[in-house]
Amino acid sequence: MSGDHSHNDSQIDSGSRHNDSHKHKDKYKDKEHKHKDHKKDKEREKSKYSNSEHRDSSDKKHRDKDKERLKLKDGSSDKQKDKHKEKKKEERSFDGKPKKEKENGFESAEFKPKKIKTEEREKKAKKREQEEEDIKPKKKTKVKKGEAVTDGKKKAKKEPEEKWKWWEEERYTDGVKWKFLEHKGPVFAPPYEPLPSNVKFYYDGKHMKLSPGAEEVATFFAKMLDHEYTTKDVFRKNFFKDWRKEMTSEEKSKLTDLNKCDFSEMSEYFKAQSEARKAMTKEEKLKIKAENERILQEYGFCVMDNHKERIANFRIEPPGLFRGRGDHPKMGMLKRRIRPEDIIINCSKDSNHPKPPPGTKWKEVRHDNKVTWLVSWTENIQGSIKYIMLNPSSRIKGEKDWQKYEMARRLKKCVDRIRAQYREDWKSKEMRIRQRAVALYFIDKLALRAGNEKEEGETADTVGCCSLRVEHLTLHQEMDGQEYVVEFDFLGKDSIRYYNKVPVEKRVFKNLQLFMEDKEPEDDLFDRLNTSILNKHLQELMDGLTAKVFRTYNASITLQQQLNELTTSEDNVPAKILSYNRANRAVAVLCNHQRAPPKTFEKSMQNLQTKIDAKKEQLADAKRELKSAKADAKVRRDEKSKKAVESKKKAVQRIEEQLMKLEVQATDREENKQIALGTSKLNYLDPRISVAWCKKLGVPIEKIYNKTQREKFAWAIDMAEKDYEF
DNA sequence: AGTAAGACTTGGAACAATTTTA
DNA sequence: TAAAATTGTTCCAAGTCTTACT
Repeated sequence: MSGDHSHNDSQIDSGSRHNDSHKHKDKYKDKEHKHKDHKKDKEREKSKYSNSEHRDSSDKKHRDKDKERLKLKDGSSDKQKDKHKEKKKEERSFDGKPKKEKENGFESAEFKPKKIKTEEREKKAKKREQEEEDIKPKKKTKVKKGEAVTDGKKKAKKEPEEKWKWWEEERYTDGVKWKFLEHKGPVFAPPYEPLPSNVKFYYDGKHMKLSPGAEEVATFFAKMLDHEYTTKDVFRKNFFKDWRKEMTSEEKSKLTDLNKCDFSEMSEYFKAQSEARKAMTKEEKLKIKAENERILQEYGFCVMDNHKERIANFRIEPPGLFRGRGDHPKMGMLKRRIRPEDIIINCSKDSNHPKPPPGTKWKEVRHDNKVTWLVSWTENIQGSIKYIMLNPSSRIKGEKDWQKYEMARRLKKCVDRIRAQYREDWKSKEMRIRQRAVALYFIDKLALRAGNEKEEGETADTVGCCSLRVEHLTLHQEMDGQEYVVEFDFLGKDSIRYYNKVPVEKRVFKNLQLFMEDKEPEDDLFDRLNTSILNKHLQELMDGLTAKVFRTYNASITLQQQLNELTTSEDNVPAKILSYNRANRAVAVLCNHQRAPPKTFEKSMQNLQTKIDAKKEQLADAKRELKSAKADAKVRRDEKSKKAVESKKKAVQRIEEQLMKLEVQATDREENKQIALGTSKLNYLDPRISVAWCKKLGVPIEKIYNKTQREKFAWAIDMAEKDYEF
């Protein structure tokens, strides 16, 4: 501590530090789980009411509603105004009325949708809706082959030819998420089909016929037999406990030891089934595909306000055994079957309400337009709520996503100030402020997650920044020629290991020593801090700021910097893409997005190398040929041999290019072995950076984003120009 | 202030579809 | 043209953060 001049560390008010450091342990509570009832596997018929019919009536209605929506932006009747002050400011800058964006000067041009006349817009929408009823899109010919097959039915609604540009429209400014919502409810998991009688279960070597309820749960286990986790103690214990609950009393008294259960015939049966599925004829496969398409058309879309939108997960999760990730205390527990009676439907009052399957009832139908979900139910493992929501391509998700990046860009404008502030706070005489400042430094520098407290025993033991424990870091005064190195080693989200050795500022180092003084390994590092305190502080530094904004900001700014550094316009397209992937990778490394190396990794690298070698040889051949052609041309001096030289030259060039491409591919793949790019691409990188980069360097957007991604980022693709700057 | 519920984003793996290779 | 490799999609768990409550 000698080097810390400004304050004497011992003066720090550390209060009852030691006492609360076990707070995360103190509140163990066993959550009551709702009782389960999986025995009622009822046959269900899908209710089939005419699509076009209910649309007609509703269309008019929600067109009117949309007008209301537009009016809302003036928002004078907002009763929640005071409470949501901050939000309102944010959203106002959003909706093209930037005038009162006084305070931080954070208003951003990109956030303002271009204004278009409302009547005009309505007309357009109307036209589109009509078209969509009866004609196929003509221009969009690039359509997927798969769908053409299913065109038989007249009902199938076609995509509007012109995609709706929601980003050019006004947004809701209060908590309202929609004015009109209509959908058909969820698709339930298919009912349990009992095993054929020749597939037997044995207990202690003896055949035993199980009751349907017990049999179903047994099949869940049988299907997982190849997985390592069925050998884990916790898994087996949890499974057996829950399985017994499904048994008849007779079964319960007989089946007392899981080790004596023989599921192998079941397991074989399911393997055979999946083989059979693979071996199906083309026709059979097509039939299944068509049926899936039909279900998608019927249940996969909803009407929200004026528009038909894709639903993300319209199927209810089927029953099965909970696996969880990492060392989860609940692994193996039975995830119960969800029935209509468990389901809460959310839709607008004046819509056609979804009908429960015949003979059943919904738990509840509500009309809450302050939320975005269509369907919810309570899951029995953690007692948490699951939702059916819209696809990322939908307006409601897209707006939120856009907003997220705008928030990150606002942080960009004041991050220097905030950094200066927390560095200053490292010297504070208050312990809680120092802790807050060091934690924030980690969140900023290392892109750590906030780290909410978790209930012990309910989940795997993982941590984020605020929940770090003393045992998760080791301090090295000096290491590998660097001073003040902190070695992190902990399990983060999804039990992914975070391991990193980071040189830090001396003052941070000293602070960490102080925080760790007199603590046990399992004590909290930041005993005077939690996410709610931290976020409250961030809120004061910038309107709307929370811990996760730093991840978004640092990810996006890193991508932009890396792209600037790595790419030249002279490069060819494959080289540019390699650079893009490298920039993307830098972000993934920052965010610690790891994956298990693909099982086929080694082999696929080998294959590539073989290809490269072959290509090299081919190149050598081509060069030889070129040489001899040249010699030949020198002697003969006629047109024909000159031409031959030219074509050989071309060949060499072509092969060189191919070789280059292969080598680039190999590099890319090798570097990507343990890195997962998907998450950062989808959730952290402002898509407008990528779009602008593509436009600037003449890289087709398809090389960077696949179809789904282009749908999700349609707003960015449409609005970002080549000079966009994050 | 602390806690629980609720809503929504983020995450890697499993699975399915498509493309490439032998 | 099957099967291997690769890419795209779905699945559903696990986070973050806000809100309601006491």
